[in-house]
Amino acid sequence: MKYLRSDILDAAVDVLDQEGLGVSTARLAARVGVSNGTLFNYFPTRQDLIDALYLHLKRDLASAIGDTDGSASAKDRAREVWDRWVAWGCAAPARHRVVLLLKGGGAVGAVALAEAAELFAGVSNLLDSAAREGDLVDMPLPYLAAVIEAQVDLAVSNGLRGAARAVAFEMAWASIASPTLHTASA
Amino acid sequence: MKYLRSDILDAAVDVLDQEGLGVSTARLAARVGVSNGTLFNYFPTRQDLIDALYLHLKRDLASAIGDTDGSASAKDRAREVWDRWVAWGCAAPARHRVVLLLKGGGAVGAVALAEAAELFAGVSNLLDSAAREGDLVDMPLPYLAAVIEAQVDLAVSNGLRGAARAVAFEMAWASIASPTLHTASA
Amino acid sequence: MKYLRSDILDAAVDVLDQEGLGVSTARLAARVGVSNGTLFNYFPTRQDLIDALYLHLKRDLASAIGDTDGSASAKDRAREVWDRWVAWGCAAPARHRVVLLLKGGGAVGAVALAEAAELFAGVSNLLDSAAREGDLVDMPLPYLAAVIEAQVDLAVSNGLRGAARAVAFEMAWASIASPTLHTASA
Amino acid sequence: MKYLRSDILDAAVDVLDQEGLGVSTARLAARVGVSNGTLFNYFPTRQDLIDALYLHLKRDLASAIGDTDGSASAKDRAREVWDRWVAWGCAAPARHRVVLLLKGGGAVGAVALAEAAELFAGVSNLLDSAAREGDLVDMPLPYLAAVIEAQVDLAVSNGLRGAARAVAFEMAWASIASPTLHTASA
DNA sequence: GATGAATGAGCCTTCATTCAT
DNA sequence: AATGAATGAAGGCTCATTCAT
Repeated sequence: MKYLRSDILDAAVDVLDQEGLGVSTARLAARVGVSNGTLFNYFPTRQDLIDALYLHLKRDLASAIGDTDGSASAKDRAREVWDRWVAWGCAAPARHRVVLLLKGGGAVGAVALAEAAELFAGVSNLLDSAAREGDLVDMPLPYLAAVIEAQVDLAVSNGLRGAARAVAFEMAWASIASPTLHTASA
Repeated sequence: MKYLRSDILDAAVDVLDQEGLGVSTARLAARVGVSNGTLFNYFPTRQDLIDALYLHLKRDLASAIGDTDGSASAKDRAREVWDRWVAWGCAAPARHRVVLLLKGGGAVGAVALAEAAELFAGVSNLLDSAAREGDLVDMPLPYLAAVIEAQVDLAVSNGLRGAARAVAFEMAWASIASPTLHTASA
Repeated sequence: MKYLRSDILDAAVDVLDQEGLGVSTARLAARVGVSNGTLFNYFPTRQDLIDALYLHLKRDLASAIGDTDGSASAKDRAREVWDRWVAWGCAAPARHRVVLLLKGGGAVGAVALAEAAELFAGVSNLLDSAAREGDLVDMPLPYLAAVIEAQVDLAVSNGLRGAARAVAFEMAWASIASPTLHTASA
Repeated sequence: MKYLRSDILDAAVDVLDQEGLGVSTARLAARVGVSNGTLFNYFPTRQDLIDALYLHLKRDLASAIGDTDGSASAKDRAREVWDRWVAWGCAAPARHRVVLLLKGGGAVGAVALAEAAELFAGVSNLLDSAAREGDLVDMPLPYLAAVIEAQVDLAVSNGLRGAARAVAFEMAWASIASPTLHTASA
């Protein structure tokens, strides 16, 4: 039988989600339906597998987000990203949980981490645009990005849909916008 | 030495921060300056140590936060909590990182997790008060709490001080308040 | 190697005989000529190994005893069993000593103990037959069985052969038979 | 408080009986009601404790058996020994079980074993007398002694009393006596 | 003499990784 | 390319023994 790296990675998502970061490669292989030896034909190292899994998921997310209408306002484009991102997470919560698990547990290597970050350059640019349009709080852009991302994660973790998802977006946006209110007290 | 128990916990903070969730008890003992066997005189199990460490840090934080002026407005009291919380984290960033590491990695036992949660009942009540005062977005309180906590974590992780810390609070508050804005678009 | 499992058991007999119940799995593995990890591919637990070893030896003994001529007298059949049993023990004294060591040290699990007991149902039946023929002392059959077994063990431990082995059988039989003598004094 | 070696030994009997040969010295000390350090003030080594315990019990048994009426017949004197021995075991079964446990598990050192054997020289002499009287099977005396001892152990383990205890003695005696029957078949 | 914290060697077990088939 | 037995380093934990108080 011919296994593809992505077959293994897809199966690994569920295993990690259900059994935690500590699963042994042996157990992982068993659940994937492959002999343990085979696993190492595809990923020479456990770390390689972890990194590949992380990138796999991040790439999947990035392509789900795609591009946004460059002519729309920053907020509208942000809303578009928000919806796709949250939709991606809600469609398969395990993927989302595993991404958090891998990053939170410090399991992902620095290289993979950096490579994944690049995939979201477009999203970062979006914040740059908004900043240029002048409606953002006066804080370092990476901080604002982190604030948004934290709320995306929460929206997904809570499986928000419909109106709730929209409100959550407004909450996120309110935290980085509303310059009047903020500068007043800063 | 009679204070060895807390000596171990203190050392564990640094070790876990520097070497990750995977550190061996042996390395930990070495860093404390005791033999590996001695560790187990104080914590019968690695899990016990982890749980104790988590509670140790959470208790420390809870007592650093203390009580708030019950006669002040919800926002003012929230601000007070915010400042103390962020100050606690910034004073010793390793403590904060380790708390996140322990929770994020799923390393803490359910019992310890629950026990720690109780310590922050007062903080939760604060949100209840605010809700009763009518200034909050119409979302489940736990969600709002999570949004705030996520931003506390970010403020600490970024070591925000002075004006930046204040702005970050306004950002957090803006995300859960400003009902007019939010309901308008919901 | 496919027969490694029994290779391990065979080696375990010698090691336990020479080094006692306390041998480490590491020493055992070394004697078999495999790495310590390999041991656990065959026996997930030290206890599993002990139980398997006990059953291995008991099964070996049971098959060495085989069946007896159902048409012979109880005593003749007992004699047959006796000879085969003692012969088995004398042929490889270590096996016999290890069986005693495992049982005497309380090392064998209850399940294995029960499973092994079943193998000797036929031998027990033999005493039933004798009892029905009416030549046994009036004591609980299990007690009589134990008296015989104790003497088998002694015969083996002393490596009795030839005439001595035969005399030892007569001794054993005399202890449970000779009703006249016994009832007289009971 | 002043502990006596024999206080510790007495307590150790129950502990070993209930928890097996594997009890840790710490647990033993706890159950005896002494700090673990104290244990080593009395017995420099675990082995010393085990050996002392074995000797303690054997001495106790030896003194319970005492001397026999030198003018009686060998069998009568054996009967006297038998009764006292079995009575000793039945009076406190734990002592008996522990003796068997210690010897069966190979836990007793050679020196202690030898020293204990000496205590029963009188009992051995009894067999010598019997042999001289000419009533014994023609087998090495130590073998006959072992056959008897095995049956004593069984009688005690089964808690035989009254008539049953007497029958058991006749069984034991029958196994080493009745020369006519035995020599016929030897 | 009693104590109990400290010790560190050693035990059982796990697991990422290798490699002959 | 797939397999799975073998490996051996490493981990968590136990416990007999020591020793300062």
